[in-house]
Formats: sequence, C-alpha cells, structure tokens
Amino acid sequence: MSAPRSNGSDFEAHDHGVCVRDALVSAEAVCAEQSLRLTPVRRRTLEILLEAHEAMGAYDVLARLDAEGLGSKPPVAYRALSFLVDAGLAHRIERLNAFVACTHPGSDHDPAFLICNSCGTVAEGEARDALAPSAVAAGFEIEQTVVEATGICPACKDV
Amino acid sequence: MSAPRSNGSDFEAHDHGVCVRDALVSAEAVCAEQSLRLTPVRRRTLEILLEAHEAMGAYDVLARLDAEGLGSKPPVAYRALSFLVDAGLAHRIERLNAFVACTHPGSDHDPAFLICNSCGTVAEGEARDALAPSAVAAGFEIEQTVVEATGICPACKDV
DNA sequence: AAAGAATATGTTATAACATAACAAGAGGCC
DNA sequence: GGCCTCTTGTTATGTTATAACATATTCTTT
Repeated sequence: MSAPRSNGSDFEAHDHGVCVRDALVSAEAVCAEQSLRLTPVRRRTLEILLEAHEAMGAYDVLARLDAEGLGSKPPVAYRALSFLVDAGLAHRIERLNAFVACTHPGSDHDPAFLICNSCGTVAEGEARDALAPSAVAAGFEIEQTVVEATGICPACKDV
Repeated sequence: MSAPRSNGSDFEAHDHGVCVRDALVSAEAVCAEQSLRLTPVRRRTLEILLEAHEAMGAYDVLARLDAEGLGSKPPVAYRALSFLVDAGLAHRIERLNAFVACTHPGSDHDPAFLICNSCGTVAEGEARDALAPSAVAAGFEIEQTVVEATGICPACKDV
C-alpha cells in the first residue's frame, strides 16, 4: 500500500523527507478510503510523529501543536492521537506511554516494537501470532496484542 | 519450584487458599536464597496481589495497606511493588498500569499475559522468543520484553 | 438555502499514575 | 559502640489521561 521498504527494520538510514511525505500520502489514501477526516490538527499531529521518527509523549506532541496555535489543552492532543491510532496511522507504545507513527499504514497488522534504550528509536515489526499458542491452549480469544521489546539497536551497539 | 499446576492456564478453578499459601512459601524461599528481605509491607503487598488474583493498580494496593496501617503514601506501595517485580515475585502489566502476582516465581521467565476484558483476570504464560525473529533480523539485542494480549477468557466466553 | 444530524473542537476541571528528594529508623558487622 | 547499608516515612510535585459540557463545523436531506 505504501512505498516498498527494504526490509522490516527501521534502524537503517533512509531519506527521511521522502519517508514522511510517503507516509502522509498513504495516510490521505487510507482516510479517503474509509471516509475519515484528516483534519489540520490530525494531519499535523501525524506529521509531528513522522518527523520525530521516535515515540513521543502526548504532552510533547501537545507542546508542538500549541507552538503552532493548533491547540493547547490535553484533550486536543489525546483526541488527535486516538484518531490516528484508531485509523491505524499511529500506534501507542504501552511501555513508554507514548505514540509513534505507523511505518506501514494501510495494511492490517499486529505490530511489534523494538525500542532502543539508548537512542529512543522505535522500530516496528510484525508480532504474527506471538502468543497464539498460549492463548489457544487456554481457550482464550485474543482481541488485541501488545508486543514490545526494549534493548539496544544495531546503531547504538556499534559505538 | 512451586507446587505443580495442571497446565499453563490460570483461568481454571483452583483452591485459592492453597495457591496463595504456596506462593508465599515460594516467595520466602526465593528471598532467602537471594538474601532479599521480605519485610512486612512487602510480604503483605504480595499477599494482597495473590488474594486479588487479578491485576491491581498501585493505589488500590495502597488503599489496602493503608487500611491495615502499613503505609498511606504512594511511595510505600510503589516501593513494595518494585521490590516484588525486581525479585520476580510480581509483574507489571503495562497495558493496565497495574501489577499482578507471579504465578510461578523462582524460575527465570519471560512472561506473557492474557488479560480478560470482561472479568479482569490475568493469566500468565510464556513468551519465549515471541519476537526473537524480528529482533535478530534487525540486529537488535533484546533486554526485556512486554507481551500482553487482551480478549475474552474461556469462563466469560461461555456465559 | 435551511434544517437537522453527525462529527470535530475548545475549555474547564479533575482523576489516575508515578517519582524526586530528604529525614529518620532498623538491622548486620567489625 | 561505631559504621554501613537497607528500609521506611513524608512532603511535595511531576506526568499521563479523561469526563463533561459548550460551541462550531461539515455533511445530508429536503
């Protein structure tokens, strides 16, 4: 759905301007397709997450929105972020109480995250059935999964 | 290390009194072995989590401690909970900002949780290498994992 | 274009979760 | 006893998140 990416890792170098622009185009497409309204605050919130290219707290996002006159009260940020998460354009990182732009929106997915403790970069991968076996064994019906790992990314390891 | 359990699920019926007592014995053993001090507040905090048999917020735990004269200020609860988590006697559920007693302390493990949206029960399973493949592909060195699923447990599904 | 429905925003206020920092006490060890 | 370490008590504050209600915008229907 979005431009092809070399592999599943977000740790490699890439042209960030292109990556942001691509993602916005994808987002517009996703919203158009589902009759969702990508309003100025929502769009700018997504841009902020994309530009940061790492997880941001709601209040960090809010500070940026406020600086641009787009809203100054917590609900503004939380509503925009909720919209993006619901639309699959961003994800919430439970471990960090933070949000990150989705790196491959449009496709249904069960995201897993690799969070670097050193540089803060968050890479998105696939969690495909990470805990399906336990769930099936217990007769549990999964609705949503949270799969997050913290550690050291390749770039930071090489220093 | 603890008494054997029938399988990996915590959703089945069991003698809760026995389960709590067993867990406390295990906890004492673990602490003795590692020269950790299971003080009154810490021990009671563990008991509270065990008795609840579901995830509890730090302030819920604190309310119980307070009622028993064991402490009334947030740091009391947070310190006790941190101790238990560090000792492997309890786990933090990121998704819920809550804590749950470990159902098989003593063994090193990478816990995964199945959280029932209906009754709140939290079952603990193994996450073994849930995201090792993605991590290896990306050259990421995992330190800690968070694997949590929300959904409907067998008991609630049958209603 | 007007009316009505649905969606989005602005704002106040407060709830819920968490920790920094420092003082005081309890236990182990020489 | 004197020293050290770990634990507890307390104050204060920081951080994250949402309920509730008023207003405004956009979409749909007529």
